[in-house]
Amino acid sequence: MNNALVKKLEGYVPLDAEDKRLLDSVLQEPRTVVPRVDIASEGEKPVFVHLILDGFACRYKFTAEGSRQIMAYLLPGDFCDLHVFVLKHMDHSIGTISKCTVVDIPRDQILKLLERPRLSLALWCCALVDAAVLREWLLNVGQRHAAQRLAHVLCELLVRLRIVGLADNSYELPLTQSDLADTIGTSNVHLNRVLQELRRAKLIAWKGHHLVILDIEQLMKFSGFNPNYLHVGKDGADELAL
Amino acid sequence: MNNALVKKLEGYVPLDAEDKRLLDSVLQEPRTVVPRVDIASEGEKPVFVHLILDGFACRYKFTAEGSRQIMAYLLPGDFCDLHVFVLKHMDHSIGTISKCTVVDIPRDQILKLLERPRLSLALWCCALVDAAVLREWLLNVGQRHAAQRLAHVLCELLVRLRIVGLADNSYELPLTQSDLADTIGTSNVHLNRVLQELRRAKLIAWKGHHLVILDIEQLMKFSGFNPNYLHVGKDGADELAL
DNA sequence: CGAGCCCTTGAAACTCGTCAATGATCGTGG
DNA sequence: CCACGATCATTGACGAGTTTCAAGGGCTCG
Repeated sequence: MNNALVKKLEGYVPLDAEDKRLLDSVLQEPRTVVPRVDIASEGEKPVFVHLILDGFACRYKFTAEGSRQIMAYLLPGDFCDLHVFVLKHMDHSIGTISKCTVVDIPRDQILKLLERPRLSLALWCCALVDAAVLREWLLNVGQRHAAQRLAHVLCELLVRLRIVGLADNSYELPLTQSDLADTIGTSNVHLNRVLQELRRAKLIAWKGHHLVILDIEQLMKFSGFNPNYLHVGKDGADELAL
Repeated sequence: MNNALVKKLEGYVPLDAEDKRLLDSVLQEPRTVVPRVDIASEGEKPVFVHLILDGFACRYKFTAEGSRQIMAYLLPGDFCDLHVFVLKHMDHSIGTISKCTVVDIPRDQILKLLERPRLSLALWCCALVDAAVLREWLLNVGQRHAAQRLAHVLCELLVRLRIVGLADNSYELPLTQSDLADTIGTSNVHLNRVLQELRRAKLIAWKGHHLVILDIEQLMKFSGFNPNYLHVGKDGADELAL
């Protein structure tokens, strides 16, 4: 299971045996979390860094008026809140979407990992790639039309799920249309309409929770998707400088 | 000058004399950059991490169709691209808005700073706060109306400029309306209209490049602004766990 | 003084949100 | 196993928010 994380980190920085032993020691007690439940909530004092081993989670936040913005999807191998282990309060929440397997890593364990130079760099990479994804989402929501935004999100999920071996030309997508609407900043009604637009254009098919990408070429072109911002090459490593 | 950076970092983590000496040694050769010029460009191999000592810069990116999204404003004391020192290619550009004083820090100097535990944590804080700001921008652009979005950005700039002593109830804002439009994801025409809305409501006054916040209470309430996400307390320190 | 950029304004078209109602799907308990 | 309720998806009509196009006015700098 933890191979997902080790594989991801080694995609960034080669690790030695002691690095891996240390990582392993941190992933000892995974637990299962039911769907649609918070793993961490806004305002809390962060005690643990959470790592997703299996399942689909998201990072989100509400406005004062009560509308929700999803700010990241968290897939197997992803840290949920590495970015917040130094901060006093969570400025957003983490919630499961499907059933998840999660590890809670105490803050001081993370500090111990950071003492090892290669692990430290690998964790930097995680944080920096997360930020890169966030920037692309801002561009997406700020500058593209709803149909392009939706297509872009679906492209990103395809690429990221492929990296962890959970997609080929299709994948399980446990999201509701309202989730997607809150991701790209539209109403759920409008999301439904642009979704049908993509279906009519024979770019995707989506039924149950199974999404099929019918024409990835066109879908990428239509949405302006360019995977560079994910900083992962074909073999999962060659886009990093280290 | 470099006091701005030291002060900011010490707001996160107390530094010892050797830490400060090391920081100082890194800020030796500032240079001046004229307005409206790129400091770093998308696609480039990043060689330096850039630090703003004085002036106003921004992080931005274009879509394939040619529309621009501004993804961050960079103020004195801010690292422009700390987040990218481990990546092979810039996935966005950094450009000046006003005349800027900048220091170029070689990548291996940054690695040297990271070897010192306290400096390493301080730099983590910088990166993580940047990401927190980015998340708030995504919420802003995704969920709020144009007038609220604009008001929110103006609130954030007020708070951040106050921290570095460049604002009281007003500040110099060298942006054009098109810059602001590309920040909140509207057309410049519409930005102009919502700007006048804020003026009519007596929330702000903006003439030349001088912005006056007439009613900060109302402006914050109107935009849903809550400074928590900046992770800075009244004394600039008490919101961090270290 | 002129050129260029920036700001401002109006009108028309379009994207998208809201409201409301109907239909489909799924999990659960009877 | 079916019925039920709840959640989710879909559709239509209308209105609000926003974009685009186009033109005019103001400011600044050489």
